[in-house]
Amino acid sequence: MKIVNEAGVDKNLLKVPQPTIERLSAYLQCIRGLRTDGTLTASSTEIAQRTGINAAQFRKDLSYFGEFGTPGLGYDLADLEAHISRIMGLDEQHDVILVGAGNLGNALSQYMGFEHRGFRIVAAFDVDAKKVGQTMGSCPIYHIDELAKINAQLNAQVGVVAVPRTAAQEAVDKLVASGVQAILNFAPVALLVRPGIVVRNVDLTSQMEVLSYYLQSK
Amino acid sequence: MKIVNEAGVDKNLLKVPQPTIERLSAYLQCIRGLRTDGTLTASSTEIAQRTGINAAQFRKDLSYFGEFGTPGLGYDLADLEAHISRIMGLDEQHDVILVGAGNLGNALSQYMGFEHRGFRIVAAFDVDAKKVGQTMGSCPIYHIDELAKINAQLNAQVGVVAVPRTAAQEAVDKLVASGVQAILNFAPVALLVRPGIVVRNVDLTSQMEVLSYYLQSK
DNA sequence: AGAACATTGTGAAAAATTTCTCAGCATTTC
DNA sequence: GAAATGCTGAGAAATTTTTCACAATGTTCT
Repeated sequence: MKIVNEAGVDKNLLKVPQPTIERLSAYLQCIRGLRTDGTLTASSTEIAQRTGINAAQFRKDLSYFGEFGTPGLGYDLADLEAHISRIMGLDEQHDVILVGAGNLGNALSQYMGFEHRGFRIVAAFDVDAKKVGQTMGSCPIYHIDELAKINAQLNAQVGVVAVPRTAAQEAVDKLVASGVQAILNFAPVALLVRPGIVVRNVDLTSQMEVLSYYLQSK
Repeated sequence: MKIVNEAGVDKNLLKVPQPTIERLSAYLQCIRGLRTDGTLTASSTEIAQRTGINAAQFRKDLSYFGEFGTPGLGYDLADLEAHISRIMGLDEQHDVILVGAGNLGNALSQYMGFEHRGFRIVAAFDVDAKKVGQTMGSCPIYHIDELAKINAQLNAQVGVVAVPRTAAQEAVDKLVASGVQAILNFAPVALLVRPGIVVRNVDLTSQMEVLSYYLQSK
């Protein structure tokens, strides 16, 4: 029988705070590191120290999804990694489309080169006729106008936008039109997408500006 | 006379929420866009719509720093841009040290190439003897062991870490030792720094994992 | 087997952040 | 010049997120 709270709502459907999701990824990183060092178990306090996050926060974050620890002992790291991976959908392979085969696109394709933890770039797109037909890392570069046609075959759900600011919205529109559901955007613009499409911005300029603020306020 | 609140605290020293600082950067981006289009003034509602942020939030964010609008009219964009830039310390030039002259480092130096909005990469460092002595964009590549010596001259306060995970902590330690106060970290690790040093993480893996979660939870 | 111990999971309290609301004030209109 | 309008700034309310505190529980030691 399913566990329900007083309101009769399935506990697993309780809204999970966005910050929790982001921390989950940090925990994962920490757990992987510990396991690489040969550690088998850890307490919430140990993980908290290493991630700089409060131990109660860690336990609360996990509590949105179930019970994964053993009182008196802590958490089995192999087990916990598997669970968090599952929660985050990392047990499935994600095919990624990259738009923009410039410097940044190239660095990204290198970085995520060969199936980096469940993500694999399956195709790159650009407007530059000189790049079309070539390959970047192991994946072919197509003209952006072919995006719809090619993703009808590939069915990738994730897109990465690494084009200049002025081309970003158009790139996103084409990605969404081709069926992409989630987008990582490196261009420094606020993108407009229809509800249901997930966008995350990785804006270098913005990051530097925030650094600048804290630098100054000392 | 200075404005003080009930507690007798200088109003300008009231703690500003971190999310506010991050949004300030988004407003700036929006304002720049509007000004490029020739727009002279805008209301909080207009800026809110374009950034996807609540209008009251926008006004509240600004209120931590002063009064910049005109009732009935809105905000003078040139004026507002100048004020926010000032608040974020963008009226001063920041010299940046880049550690890691690989793919990513290269893309970054290209991106921030020629004094990108107040930031200028003044030197790059790497361990690879083949790279040392060459230049990346317009800046020289030195061996990482020379960091302390060279930054004693340059006095850069901002560092960018674009090295593999395993080398990141060491790179950070050297940056901090050389006097760097703020660090933008691209390596997927939690870095340890002494209090007072500002670190921001731009973790591609983490971003992708968060996307994956939202992709799955639909 | 029982006592001592370590650590989880969670309800409740506290803190932080966002959103609402509206008085007050420039600007424009009549 | 008075009235209407549009929009700001900020106190108050609502919401979200974090932190606290402790009962419950598995483990280890004697």
